[in-house]
Amino acid sequence: MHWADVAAQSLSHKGKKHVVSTGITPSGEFHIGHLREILTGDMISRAAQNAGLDVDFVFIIDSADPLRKVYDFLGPEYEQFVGNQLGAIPAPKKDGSPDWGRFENENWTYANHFLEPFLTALSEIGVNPRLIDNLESYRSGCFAELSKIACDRADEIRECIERISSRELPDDWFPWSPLNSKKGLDKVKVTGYEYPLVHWKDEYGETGSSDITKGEGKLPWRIDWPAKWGWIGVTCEAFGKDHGAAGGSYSTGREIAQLLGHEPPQPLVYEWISLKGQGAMSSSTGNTIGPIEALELVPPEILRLLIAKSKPNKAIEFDTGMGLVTLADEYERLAARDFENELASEELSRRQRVQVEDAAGAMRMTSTVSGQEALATAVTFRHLALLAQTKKNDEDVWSSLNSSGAVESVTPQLQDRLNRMRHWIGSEHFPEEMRINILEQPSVQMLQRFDADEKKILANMTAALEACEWDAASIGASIPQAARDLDLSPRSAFKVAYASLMGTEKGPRLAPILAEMEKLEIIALLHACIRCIPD
RNA sequence: GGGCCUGUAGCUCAGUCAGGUAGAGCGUCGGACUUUUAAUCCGAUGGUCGCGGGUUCGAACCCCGUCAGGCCCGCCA
Repeated sequence: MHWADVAAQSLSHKGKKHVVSTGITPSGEFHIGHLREILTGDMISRAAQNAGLDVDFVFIIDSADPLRKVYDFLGPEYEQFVGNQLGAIPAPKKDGSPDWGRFENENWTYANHFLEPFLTALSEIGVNPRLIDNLESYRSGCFAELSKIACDRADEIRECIERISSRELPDDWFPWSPLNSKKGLDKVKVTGYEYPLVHWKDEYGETGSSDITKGEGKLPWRIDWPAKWGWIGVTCEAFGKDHGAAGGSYSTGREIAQLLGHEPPQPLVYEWISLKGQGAMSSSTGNTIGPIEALELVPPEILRLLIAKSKPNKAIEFDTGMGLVTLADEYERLAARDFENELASEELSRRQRVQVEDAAGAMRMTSTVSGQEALATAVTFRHLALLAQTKKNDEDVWSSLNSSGAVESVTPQLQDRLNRMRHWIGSEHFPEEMRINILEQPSVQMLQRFDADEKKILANMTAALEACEWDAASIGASIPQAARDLDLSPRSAFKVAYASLMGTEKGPRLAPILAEMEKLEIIALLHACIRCIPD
């Protein structure tokens, strides 16, 4: 069974109505690591729906969290906002300075700024959660009741956190962080509590009172989280391994939830996504690939497959080079399979059956529209990469696919894929290995290996190409003919051609590539090859 | 110091919860096809299940220990 179906099955034992929750702090640019959070939730929801459950899938935007520090992409003006809530400060402009204009006129906040492109990407990926703005929720009183319980039972909560996380809380710790005189959450001492007011004194010597029912502050993270479960009614949540460790925030959260009067949700801990060869993704080091950037390279189904095919507890290495080709081609292969038919076979061993089921389950999760079949385009990424590089305009790509019988008509899906492919080829991520490279100088190393027959073929081929019309068909005919004239296999002619023109053992279809090149340059290269072959 | 996760074929991983003949995909190799060769089809190859003990008729799976990598116990998806 696919991991999402396993989670759904376990939920089904607990009831029919469920709220699957996800949450992210919009502190900087979103990256594909965040995509795992939201897609894991999305896939559990989808599986639960398939299992006949009534599911509400929510995405909590942690806009009540404070700005931790002035990140590299922020200007020095942000110093004044450190400790202030992300949903209550202006967004950075391109140069890193605060955009006061939009903040004052449209209430365009820091949180909005980073959230918006992510939401655009999500809708393209087919994820449509109900959005809950955390700061808004505090302000409108959603947390009021649970905040009261937390403050009333401050000692029990303190005991719980100290015991489970084995860390000592300061004497003046209180389960409510009030906003100070500058609307910041840092370095505020709680001096008293009389519901609904929490009295405080800040680092500037100012004093005041924070109404816990009106969002004049927030619950600290370890309480904020279980409180959310409570008022939203969360029954299932996937979260990163950082929260999942023993003594981590889920450990304390599940007990605090009970203190607050409700059951904790069913947890699912997932591993992180790293960028191949560069370690974990991190907004602050700039070591990121955004969901938008990823979508420029591959279609949403393939991004979904990346998450769907790995069990949550497996770390994923995202590779924007060859790994992407492999992933995309894997998608095509899977999409072309007939799982039902395979499963109908009696000969499958138990293990084989499980593997087929998992693959089928993963594919169910890849469609951007729940319930829709995954579509195979019948064109592999490899092949498309080749065509995109050799054919300058799209029409030529389609006619090539048409004549080879691979594709009957151009679907929007195919056009879309070609657009992304062209983008990828133009980007730094496109693997050199896939790039078509016609040599400028002969590869002496390759040519030295030629035997007598191959030398003859080279001479023959050079003459044939020199004489032929410079179009794909004629070139394609001339190359194997150069070997046939000598009673040698066409295969050897291509071997000679690849060695001479590309310096490789084998390669992509040569004729269309050569047709796109200047005839004179190719002929010159071949002559140069002949000259540098030792006798 | 305490805890969590991971370790299975060259690579990516299933299989561990409910012990019963080591499984996929990719790669590699071979063959077929030949106006193609990063294509397609067919076939083959491949593992002391990190290591050492224990329990058992039987262990990749359960128990104990150990090694290696990653992570958590401030903040982070």
